[in-house]
Amino acid sequence: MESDRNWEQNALISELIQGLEVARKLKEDLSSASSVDARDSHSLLQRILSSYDKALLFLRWNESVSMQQPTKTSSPQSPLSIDKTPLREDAEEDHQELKHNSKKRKMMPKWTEHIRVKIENGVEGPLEDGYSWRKYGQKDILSAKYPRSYYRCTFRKTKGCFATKQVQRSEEDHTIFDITYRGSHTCKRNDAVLPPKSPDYTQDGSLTVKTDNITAPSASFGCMAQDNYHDLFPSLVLENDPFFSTLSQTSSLSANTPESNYFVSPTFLEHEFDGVCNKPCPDSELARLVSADTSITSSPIFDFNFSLDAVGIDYPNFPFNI
DNA sequence: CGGATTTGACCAAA
DNA sequence: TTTGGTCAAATCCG
Repeated sequence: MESDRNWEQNALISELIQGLEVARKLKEDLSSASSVDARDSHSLLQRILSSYDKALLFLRWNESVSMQQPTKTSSPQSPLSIDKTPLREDAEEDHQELKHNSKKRKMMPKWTEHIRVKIENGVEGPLEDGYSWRKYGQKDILSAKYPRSYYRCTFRKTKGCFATKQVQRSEEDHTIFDITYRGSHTCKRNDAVLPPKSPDYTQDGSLTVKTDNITAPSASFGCMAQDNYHDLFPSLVLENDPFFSTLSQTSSLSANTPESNYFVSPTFLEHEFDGVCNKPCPDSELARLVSADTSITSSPIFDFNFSLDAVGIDYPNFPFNI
């Protein structure tokens, strides 16, 4: 599970890099002769803050792991560890991982986005995050008015990608969906081929998924369809490094999708590393860290579109050597 | 016919 | 025991 470990480090570095890149962009904007939109500047600042908050979270997570895990031979506690919840379906394929660690799922990283879906003609627009998901369950939640839908990566079986997400309509605002992502995609980005699923939302708040109707992605936590991202958002691609390309793709989404029939309002993002922050990183501390993110403006910026998954992908030319 | 969704059942954590 | 998460058979759909 060396790759899991690398994921944390890469995620940390990638967040710092993203912060750096955005800071540079902000600097360029500020130093340019042209007038700078105050909203743009604010958005860039928020992205910088977000990146560093995430980086801090990773650092704190690593601290907690090192305290809980003195020996490397004990259970791998990476936030990206493969779900070891007993799975009948995958019992054969996951022979190396299914060692009945019931707490494994709690180690999966979890973060929440609030996606606002614009309603047109009484029908809610598609909610597409650029990844390929397969619905595997729906559940009525006791305290919630609308059912919660469960999705997993389409490539779970073929590529062993264990990323999942939960989608639930907000009670306060029907146009907002709480999407909780859990785990990271281990499949290669170009494994996901668009057109991916475009969930539509039925009147009762449950979800159905169609395979047509390609639209701009709203978020990037999942199996990214890289080619389409290039097609839709070709700007800001840095060099040929896939790592930086990923960063630039995600950071350019909002600027290139003003006409999108829906928009994303990342009203907040929660980072939750279940079970690993109990002692060294209490919830209150987490809340404090996240608070910067929660102040994200109404600006439809893809602030959180940087894919944590991206760093889980092998980057043979990764410029940093930890 | 193969892949995706639906949905009741099952399981485990709280 | 309750409840959320997942399984898997049935069903749908292109």
